Amino acid sequence: MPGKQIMRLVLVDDHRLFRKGLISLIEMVCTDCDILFEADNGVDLQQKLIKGNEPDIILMDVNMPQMDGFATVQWLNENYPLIKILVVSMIEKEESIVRMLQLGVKGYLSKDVEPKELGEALNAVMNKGFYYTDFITGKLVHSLQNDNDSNKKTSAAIQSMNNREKNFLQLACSELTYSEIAAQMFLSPKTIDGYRNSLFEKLQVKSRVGMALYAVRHGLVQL
Amino acid sequence: MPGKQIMRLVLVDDHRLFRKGLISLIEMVCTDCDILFEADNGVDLQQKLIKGNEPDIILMDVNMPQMDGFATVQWLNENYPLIKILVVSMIEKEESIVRMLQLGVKGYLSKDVEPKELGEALNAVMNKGFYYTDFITGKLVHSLQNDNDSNKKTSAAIQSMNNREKNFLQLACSELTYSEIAAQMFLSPKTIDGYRNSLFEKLQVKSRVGMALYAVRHGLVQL
DNA sequence: ATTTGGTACAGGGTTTTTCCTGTATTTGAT
DNA sequence: ATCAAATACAGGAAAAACCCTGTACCAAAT
Repeated sequence: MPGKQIMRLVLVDDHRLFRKGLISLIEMVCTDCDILFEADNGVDLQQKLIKGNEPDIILMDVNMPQMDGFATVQWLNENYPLIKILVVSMIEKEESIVRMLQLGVKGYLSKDVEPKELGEALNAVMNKGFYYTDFITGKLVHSLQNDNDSNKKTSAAIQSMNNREKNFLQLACSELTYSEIAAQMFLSPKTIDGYRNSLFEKLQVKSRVGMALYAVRHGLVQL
Repeated sequence: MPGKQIMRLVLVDDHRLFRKGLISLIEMVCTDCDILFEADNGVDLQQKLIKGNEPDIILMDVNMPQMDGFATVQWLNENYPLIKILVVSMIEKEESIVRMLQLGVKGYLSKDVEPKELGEALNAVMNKGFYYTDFITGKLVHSLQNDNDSNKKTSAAIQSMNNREKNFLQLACSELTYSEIAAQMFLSPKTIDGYRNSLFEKLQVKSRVGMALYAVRHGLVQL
């Protein structure tokens, strides 16, 4: 009757030790939770999910091999829109948080919260449908006021690069001089000058170091 | 009287949830373990360690704010050389593993091992004094055959940097000019010239871009 | 007392980067 | 056919980065 119904959970995280630890914590903190299964990543989850036996909540990591948290949440939205997703990640980058919230996750916990808060979050998601801490709403508000563009600019910038510019960017993340890069690309140094100027403009940087760091930060070059 | 003596443990990891989970796993897998306390990072550990009441084993993460695993292990070697250290990290880079082994840690576990292995590792470290998996020895052997110098050079280079140089390196990973960096460090631009030259030599790079990339690759600056 | 090593700094020169303006060619759209 | 854009390129110059040599100071070692 009034009693809480049983909460059916699934965990998706590539670190076994963390997953097992989390399970053990959940069992301590949440008496009426049933853990259906665990998955290593999104692909693993896809295979283990069974129609008709869905969990209420999925606890999801962000960084995972094969299929990461973003891709997995998107897939869940399309295929299992009723499952509530609670992100548990050590990534606290505003960009990740905002992106996840845009995808409609019901909560976002940092891996360094108290176990108690985990229980509260689970209950809140189950009963209220969401659990957003001040930290998260803070990030969200900040992102709305402040950047509004920063995020958009980033993806716009990356998309606006053409292939030659991307190629140049890779080569610029090295100890080659622009003349040497020009030689490698069979172009005049003056053309390289043009690429640099256009990238400085697009990426909003002021120096080659800034450009290289931008590329690294946004995964445009492999380290 | 033959019975195992009680194993006294300390955990150092900045993720509370992971730490708590780990504790709960340890309690399941290891019946005669006593967890003395937990610490968020090296600095926290320094404050909580008490002479005369040292743990047998410290479970240590690598990536931590304020004072990371490497610095903490070094400090422990100097101040508590008898404490055995078991690294539990999700970093599987050969460089990190080798560096930690050079520092004399007694074992290195990936965060995605089975909880059972954690128990075995604890017992091995306690009784045999070490626990090295095939994965770890594999990495070690590979590093010995393969690079032989590259790794040594890297750690030698990183250790040979003094604080001012490290500080300068951080600032060089930005769009500041050397003059601006000099101003921020209250030094003459000519002194900065000297730092640059000495770092170019130590890190074996030829340009500021190369230096910045080196710093990023080796985690000397946070992105 | 002298040498050695580390640190801060200067003069002065070369190379590379950065920036501005301007031209020729091509291509797709109107 | 013409206009606009994107692309490859140049001249020229200022700023920054790079490099070498040399001095001055201090502290620790001999």
